Amino acid sequence: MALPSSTVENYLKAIYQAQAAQGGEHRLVPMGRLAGALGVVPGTATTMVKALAESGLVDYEPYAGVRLTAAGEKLAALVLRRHRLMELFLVQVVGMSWAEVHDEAERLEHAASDRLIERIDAMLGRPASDPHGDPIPDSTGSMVTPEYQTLLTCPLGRPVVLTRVTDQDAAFLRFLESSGLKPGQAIEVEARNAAADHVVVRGEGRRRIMIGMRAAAKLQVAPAAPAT
Amino acid sequence: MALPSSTVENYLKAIYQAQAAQGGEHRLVPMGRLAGALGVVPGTATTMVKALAESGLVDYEPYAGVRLTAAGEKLAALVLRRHRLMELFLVQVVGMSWAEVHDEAERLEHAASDRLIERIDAMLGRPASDPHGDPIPDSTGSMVTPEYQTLLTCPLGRPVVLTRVTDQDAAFLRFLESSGLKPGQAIEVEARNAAADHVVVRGEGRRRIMIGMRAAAKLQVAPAAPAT
DNA sequence: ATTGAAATTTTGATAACTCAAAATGCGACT
DNA sequence: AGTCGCATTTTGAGTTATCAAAATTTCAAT
Repeated sequence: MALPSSTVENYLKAIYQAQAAQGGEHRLVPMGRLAGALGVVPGTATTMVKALAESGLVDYEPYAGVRLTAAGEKLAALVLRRHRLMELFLVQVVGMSWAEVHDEAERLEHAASDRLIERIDAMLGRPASDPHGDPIPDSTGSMVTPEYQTLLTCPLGRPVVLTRVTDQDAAFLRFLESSGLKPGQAIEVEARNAAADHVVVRGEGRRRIMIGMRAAAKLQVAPAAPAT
Repeated sequence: MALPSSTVENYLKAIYQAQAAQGGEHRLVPMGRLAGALGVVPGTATTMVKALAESGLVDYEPYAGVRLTAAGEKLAALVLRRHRLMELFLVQVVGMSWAEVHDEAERLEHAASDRLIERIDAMLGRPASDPHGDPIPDSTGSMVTPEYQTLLTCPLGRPVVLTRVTDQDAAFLRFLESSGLKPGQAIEVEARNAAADHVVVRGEGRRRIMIGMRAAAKLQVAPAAPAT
């Protein structure tokens, strides 16, 4: 239990993210969803989750689902920290592309020592978020998760800044990159058309970009910071 | 067999290094030695080696030992490549100390993709050797291993350059670092005293350092390059 | 040759993780 | 309330890698 295996780390991370995706911090994650996220059959997830419950990392309610305990949540946050710092490091220092770092970090997060992670954190200036805009937990596992609006909910015709992209799919990220839609970019939602299922965005250099509503929901924005 | 597990990689690497340590490229590595290097009991090594032989990565002669096949040797060299590039990267880019990178690289070498390794290689300018002076195989797995003299065999009173340290022990490396004995350092062997079991070295700034003969054998040197 | 010590191999178990498929429980809908 | 369908759990088995300890082989020394 001192050193959780990378399998355990992956289960905790998946539960954490499923809980976050469900909104409710205390809502149970159903086994099917967890198994799907991890790419295993449901029976496997059941078995592992029972073992995690034994270790006190999760609460398990048969036929209902799982939820992280405080201990499990801390561990999960530290895995997320390693993952996100690693991603940012790969982009900023190694010069890898935004789209390809996810899988790489997925493996490195289990191999990097606390010492290395600390070095990276210091080197990057204790960053608050990774290249996707996901917040980076500190070394105690605590993290502030700002609430943003999405391209679907933000005001029209008002300058905003793209802050977070909640999808790690490489093809999607490559599309965003080629459209100049990366976190930090100043943009503006020009129009929404529910019937056509699209959103029209003014991007870099007032370039017009059309995005489906499902994709638009994955782009989070904050009101543009007032000019200095 | 497409993707060797990290256990397989470690066995291949250990066999490679044991073969190298024995000098003879075609000499068999006894099971006991291999098991010792990997920190497993001999029976475990026997079992694994038989599996490796099945995969065509090693030649196994019962009661005699193992030896890498051409395929195994290539794979081992690529593991070594990942390890050594990672070490150099951690020292030069991340700023970790010479003494602490070995264990870190030991884990990262199994997680880093070819893509990442290639990026690192390019970033470092296709280096020929790692921080310990160990040669780095190229991406095809081939490597030139220069033959050096050691502090025990090089001429006395002649300026030489420390080129390679054939020991990864952190405490030893920390001692060398504190003595200014890192690869690249210009030094000179002042005297050897077999009775006292020591070698006297002139180091940085003509500072005098005494080293036991066992340790001295691990420090390799080349004749000092003539001044430009 | 024989024997004895040391290395090696074999045997039987175990732990962690997984799947396939059978069994079971749960809730929704008539 | 009954039952149907789906999610979940259980069961049985397989894989990979490991150990402890018994059995075997080898080789050198008598």
